[in-house]
Formats: sequence, C-alpha cells, structure tokens
Amino acid sequence: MSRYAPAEIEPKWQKAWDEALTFRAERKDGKPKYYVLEMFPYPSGRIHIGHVRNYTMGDVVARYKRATGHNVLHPMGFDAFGMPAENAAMASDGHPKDWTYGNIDTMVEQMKPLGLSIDWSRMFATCDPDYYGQQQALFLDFLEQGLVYRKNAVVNWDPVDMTVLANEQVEDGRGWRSGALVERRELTQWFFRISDFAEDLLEALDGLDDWPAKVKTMQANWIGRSRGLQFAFSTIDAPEGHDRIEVYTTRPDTLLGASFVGISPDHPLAKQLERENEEVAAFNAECRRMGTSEEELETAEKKGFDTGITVRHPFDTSWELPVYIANFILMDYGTGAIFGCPAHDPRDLEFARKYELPVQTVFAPAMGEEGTFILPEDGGPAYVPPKVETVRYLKPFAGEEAMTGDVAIDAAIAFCEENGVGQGVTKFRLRDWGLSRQRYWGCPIPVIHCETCGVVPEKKENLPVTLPYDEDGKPIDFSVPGNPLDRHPSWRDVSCPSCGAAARRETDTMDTFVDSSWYFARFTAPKAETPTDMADAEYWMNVDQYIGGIEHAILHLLYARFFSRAMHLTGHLPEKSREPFDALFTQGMVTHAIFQTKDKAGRPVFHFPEDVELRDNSAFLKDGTEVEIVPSAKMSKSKKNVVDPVEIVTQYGADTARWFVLSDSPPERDVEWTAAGAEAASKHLGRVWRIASEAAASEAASGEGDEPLLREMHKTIHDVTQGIDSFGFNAAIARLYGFTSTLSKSDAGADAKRQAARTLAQLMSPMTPHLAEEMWATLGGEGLVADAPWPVADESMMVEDTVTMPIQINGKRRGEVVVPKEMEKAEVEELALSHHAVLKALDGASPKKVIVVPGRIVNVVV
RNA sequence: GCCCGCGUGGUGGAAUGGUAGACACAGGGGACUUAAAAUCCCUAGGCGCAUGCCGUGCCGGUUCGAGUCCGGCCGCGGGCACCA
Repeated sequence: MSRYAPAEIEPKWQKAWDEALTFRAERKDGKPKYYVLEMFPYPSGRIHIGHVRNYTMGDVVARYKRATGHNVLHPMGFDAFGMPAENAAMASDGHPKDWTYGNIDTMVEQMKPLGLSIDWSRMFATCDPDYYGQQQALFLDFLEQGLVYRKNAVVNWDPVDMTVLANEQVEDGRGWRSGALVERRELTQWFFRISDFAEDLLEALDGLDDWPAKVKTMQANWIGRSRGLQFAFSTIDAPEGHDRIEVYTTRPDTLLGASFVGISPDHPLAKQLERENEEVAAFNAECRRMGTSEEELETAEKKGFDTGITVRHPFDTSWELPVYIANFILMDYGTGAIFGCPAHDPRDLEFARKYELPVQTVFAPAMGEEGTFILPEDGGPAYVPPKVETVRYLKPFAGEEAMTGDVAIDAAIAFCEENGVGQGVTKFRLRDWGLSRQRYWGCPIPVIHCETCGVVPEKKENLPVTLPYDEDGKPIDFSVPGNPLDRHPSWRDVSCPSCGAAARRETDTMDTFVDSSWYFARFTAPKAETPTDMADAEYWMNVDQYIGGIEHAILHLLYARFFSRAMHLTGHLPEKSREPFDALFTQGMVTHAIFQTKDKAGRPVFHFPEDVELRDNSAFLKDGTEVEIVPSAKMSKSKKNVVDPVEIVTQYGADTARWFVLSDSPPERDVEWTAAGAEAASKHLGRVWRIASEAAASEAASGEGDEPLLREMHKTIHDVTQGIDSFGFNAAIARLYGFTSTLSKSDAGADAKRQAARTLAQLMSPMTPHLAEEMWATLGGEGLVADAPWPVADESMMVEDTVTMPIQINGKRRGEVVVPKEMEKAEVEELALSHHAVLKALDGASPKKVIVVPGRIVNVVV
C-alpha cells in the first residue's frame, strides 16, 4: 500500500484537469448555468492564507455545482490599479506597471497549485488596456446618458508635497510623508449620479433574499432615507442675500427646544462672513485643517464660532437664536445648516454646555416611567428614546401630550405645513460618487478640455486612452509627489476632437472602485470588443453566488449595484442584471497571533512566527527574549503575522491547506491559523487515504456490517450535501470525520466498503479534489471524480424507528426514554411519569404540568 | 462619535426556543515497538467521595424550558464615502 503523497498526486491531477479542459466555461444551452465568483484580489505581492480560504470556499461551491449538473463559470482576475503600486514605485524607483504585473505573475503561480477549478482562460487585470479601454467606453456612454457630471468637492491637500492625499495617508491631521498639516481644498471633479438611484437602491434590497440581513441593513442605513421638515429661519443683521437660513431637521417635534442655529464652515453664509471678518476666516481655516472623513469630523472636539447674527424662531418672532459656525456640520448633508436642540441630541448638548446656551426639555418619559430621569437642563444626559416609544410632551405644539416620536414628527410637519413654516421632505444620506483621482495608476478619464469647446469626450475609436509608460523616452519619475500625468506634456497636450485647436487631456484617473464595479460582467465575455457581449451576459449573468469579505458590505457592493443599473440603461446588461448578485456570502478573515517585543524607544518590533519558540504558553526569541503574544489579529505584512500558503502547500500539499481552512470555524467567522491545526488536517487526509487503500484491497465477502455502513453512508450524503448547500463547510467536514471513523471500524464486506469509500471520495472532492481523484481511481471509479454526478441519499435508508427523548424535571434533564418514533403523546407522558427520576421528584404528588414535544423532549413541572 | 456584527471548555468550535460542549486540536492514560516515530484504543467543562451543585462576557426580563428571544451594560472586530 502506498503512502499518501500529495506532492506526487496533486500535480498529476492538475495536469489531467488541464488536458481535459475540465473547467473551461462555454455556453451550453439547455444545461443550467451557475456563476460563482469570489471577490478578485488586489495584486499586493504574494497570496496569503486568507486568499486560500476565500477561493477554496468558492471552489467548493463551483465543484459541487458542477457535480450536480450545472454548467459552471468560475473565473479569476486582478483588481490591479491603486495606490500601493505607486507607493512601491516611489520607494524603489520602479514603475507601477512592472511592479503590478510582476506581482500578478507571482500570485497566479502561487494559486495554480491549489487546484482551484478556475477557467484561467478568462483571466484579466483591470490595468490591462483591453479592460480599462472598455471602462472608458462605459464612461462615455454614462456621460451621454447624463449619469456623470462635474462639480466642486473637497480633497485632502498636502501643502508641502503639493499633492492630494487619500484619507489613509492622513495621520493625525498630517501628511504621512511630509508631516505637513493637511488642508481641505476644493477641486472640480467628476461624479456619478448614484444619489438619483437612492430610492431604487434602497427598495431593491428587499428583493435580495439570499443576501445576509446585516449587509442589507448596513446598506439601508448608508443610503439613509429620512423624512423631515425643511424650513427657513429669517435672519437679523446678516449680510445681504442671506436673509434666510434653510435648515433640515428629522426632529421638527423639538422645535420649541431649539437653542441655536449651526451652519457648516462651507455654508455660503460662512463663506460670505469669512471674506468680511478675519476671526471667521481663522475659525473656518482651522475647521478646514481637519481631514475630510466623517469619522474625523464626528470624533473631533465640537467647536463653534458665534457669528453675532441671530435668527427669529418661526413660532415666536420675539425669540432670537444665535447662529454659530460649527465644525461638525456637513455641507453635503441636508442644507448644511441645522437648529440645535440640546435636550434631545448628545452632540448639541455637548455644544450647548460648552458655549453656555440654553437647554430646554421638550419631552420626558411617559407618566409612570420616569424612573431616575434627570432633566438635561439639570445636568442629565440628552434624552433620545426610540421614535416608537411613547413620551410625554412638556412643550407640545401639535398633537397630543402623550405620543410616540413618530406620531409627533408627523403632527409637527402637518402643523408647520398648515402654518406656512416649511414643508415635509424626504432626504437621503447617500451622496454622489466622486470618481476623480489625481493619480497616475488608474484608468484615465477619457475627456479633453478645450478652451473654446469646453469638456469634449474622446472619440470611441481613439480608445483606449492608454497610460504613458515613458516620458519623452525617459521612464516616468515617481519619486516626485503628485500626478505624473499632470506634468507629462506629450501625453497631456492634444488637439480638440471637436474643433482641432490645442487642448489638454483630463489628467485625473478613475477611482479604483470603478474598476471593481463591473468586472463580474466582463468575465462573461472577457475578450469582447464592447464592454459586454449581450448574448454572453444574457446567458451567464447574474452571479449566482458572490463571495467576499464583510469589509466590502457597503461601498463596493453599492457601487456595483449602481453600475449594473447604469449599464442596463446604456444597453450593456440585460434588465435582470440591474441586481447583479443573486446570492452573497461574506466570509471571515484568517487571523494569526502577533509576536512582538519593544525597542528602546518603546515602539513595537514584530517577529515572524518561524522566529519564535513556544514554551508553556509563553513565547521566546532564539536568544531567549520573552515575546508578547497578541492573539488573533488580522494578518498583515507589517505585523509579520502572515502565513505563506506556499510553505503550507510545499510541506503538506494543497488538499491539507484547503481542508484546514474549511474545517473548525464557520466560514462567515474569522479563523485563527495554527500550525497544529494544519498538522492535524494532514494526518486526517493520510488516514482517509489508508482507509481507502484498504477498502480497495479488501477481499472480504459481503459481511454482517453492510447495512449499518450503507445506512450511515446515506445519512452522510444527506448531511454533507445540506452542509455545502448552506455554506456549513465546517459542519460537512465534521460529518465526514464521523463517516471516516465509521468506515474504518466497519466489518462490512469488500463491495460495501468500496462503495462507501467511493462515496467518501465524492463527498470530499469539493474540498480535497486531488485526494478524491486518487481515491476514485484506486477504487475503480469511472473517469474523473470531477465529472461524476453527485451522490443522492436514499431516503429509505435514513429512516430511524426509535427516538431517544430526554426527560426534564422543571427544565433540567433528569433522564431519558427510548420510544418508537410515532408513539402517541399520551403514551410518552405515561412512560415518562413512570420514570424513576420523575417518581422520585414527584414523591407521590401529581405533576403541575407535563409538556411533551413529540420526537424532541418531555418536561415535567412539579 | 455613528452604523453593523461577534462573545460557549486549555484551544477552534457544535447545538430548527427542547439532552450545552458534536467534530477536531492540545492534554492525560494505555496498546504496538529493544526504543522512538508513525498508527490504534480509552479518557476528558468546573467543583465534589457521592446523591449532586455550578456553568454559554455581565445584569435583568419573557417562557414549562434561553447559548438561542427582549432590555441595559462591558469587551472585541468591520465600515464611515480618496486603503482595497
């Protein structure tokens, strides 16, 4: 009997699949199609074990669907534009293109030995001119359709490097390279009109039955539909043209608790005052030194500037409220102006206490529920109960005294509309998608700026507008910050496609989210001369199962949903693909402990796992220094807690790596990589191989144990099938452990054992395809196990006659009784009451209550 | 700060509101071996001699029955629009 030798069998079967074109996807009318897609990787350099887990999950689905008679599309590509390539170029005098394609080659080389059932003939990278040229064609169609426009927007500006920074590149308000204080600066940029689709993107979430509820909730909150009141305060002593300040509020019922009006530093009135008043200019400048991220605005200390302007309360013109410029108000949301009601908003309360503004409670807990309620004006916290809760209005102006917030808001809007104070309006939090990036390594925006004609689209026959590799014969210099396209005259200076006069190309490139918003559609016809081929899109779309990280729950998935709608409007996708992903699964990360020590300055120094020795729950370096263990952190190169799958594959084989990443942890949860776990997976596969070999060699005649083994086999088929169908890969694997154990102990005859072992091979084939092929061949299976139809469980073999029912006394288990499955409730009750534990507990008394759940449990209440 | 999750033995985890800890790792014991490796078998939440008691982050609630449902905390993670 041969030993389990993954290093020999894995390349052998990979070659067999290649030669048979087993995983080549071609349209086959009459066969149901299945499109399974894992979110494509960024080519960061090398694959890590998290990639292995992600792609193995997709592969299990792909192989299983093939076995159940589907024509499967399972492609792979690379999300290849983006900042890291430029950073690498800056750091090493290289070129983003060379770095990126080098990484892609490496990663493909690392992925191929995993034995994934991918149709590699469809592979592309988003930085291929073939791909981004088609993306430019889409952009031009969107432009024509009115789905793209230009407006001003703020960016993080590094005044020393004279460059735009990503939020990630801003650390504590300073540029990551220069250390200069970052400023907010306005630039004219391109935007997709995603907010026009807000309502549709929100409503359509309801139809996504096979998406995780949490993702739909996150998207719904992000889109953020709200109903509120929009009205204007009239101002006193404001500059000309600002006699009204429009505000939007979702809590008009708190109007009588208003104590100030706040406007964004980017509000037109704030900008007007800035021109007239140095103090305002200084305050606004300080606000603009903050980054552009919402997180930073929300967590920053709340600051305001009293403009000296006041407004009249709409219900009482003698009541004046001060107008503050406040750093936490976003110009992008609502009208860029609010009224503050400190009693019922923690942020407004913090602000009011800081600037000694009045606090007036509008509503309090309902009668009888006051508890320890302390009025906000007496030092209590802001009172913000759920809107569905009934509260007592101390200052009602519409509706009853006791109402829920929801009812009060409706009443307030109705009252205001009747009295000519504003209108009820619906607003969305979702903003338009700014796609301009002032960077080189992205898809060029295919327009030309002409002094006479304005913005002129590039002609489609001139696409792709390719990125220049050299600059006048010399390699582009990436050591200088900023956008090389902007300082590249021979690329930038062109003639206007419309009038022929000297003009300039747009030097901004597209957000990389654009690249990943339609790659799934391109996979259906990766070589088409238009963005998609309708016949292919009709056949292969939608993605039946999309798999990726929860970190993409909002942006990527929302943008892709928008793009699919826009591609349908411009004739690039069928109607059904407005929602492109029928089912979504969000998998967890692979984590690993971090090993760290501190340097003299107290900064952490990280160590690779292979440089650390573990002894009695402590870790030491080779020189004996004790190492701090930080458990379960997301793998990242900089923390040195990465596990290189190549080493695992070399040491144990791909099947072990695949088996391990699927076992133990449920796929949606994070999994901790441990060396011991990989060792155990490897041992188990060796055991399976030995058992299969023994079964193949067995000469025992039909034995006593045939029926129990086959019954167990059918139950296993059922459970494993259900496990894979429901993404319960860990449960399926646990079941396979059990069946392997049953098989190894079985005294069945040779035929039954071989049948059981062949079935085991089939059930394992999605997870450990190479071992499964080897077993299949050894056990006399026909053709490739990859081509064999999935086994079907025989229901009649799974029926049990009796059932074990636990007996509880007052909800605690005190015994059990084995009864025929169909036994009547009354009989079960009688049996339970005669159980010695029940007799003892009752001690002659009669039970207060007996609950019998047929087939499940008996509970006796004494 | 806001939105969304998660929290169960020494460890990863299992459990349609119905026997908490399946399956696996590490541990303990044993078999085989001159010995070791490999392999196989047994054992195993905590406390207790035991009838038993306690136990799913913490506090409270609903229920005949709660890891599961509800409310409030604590801790950890993801996202917050220019990281991908």
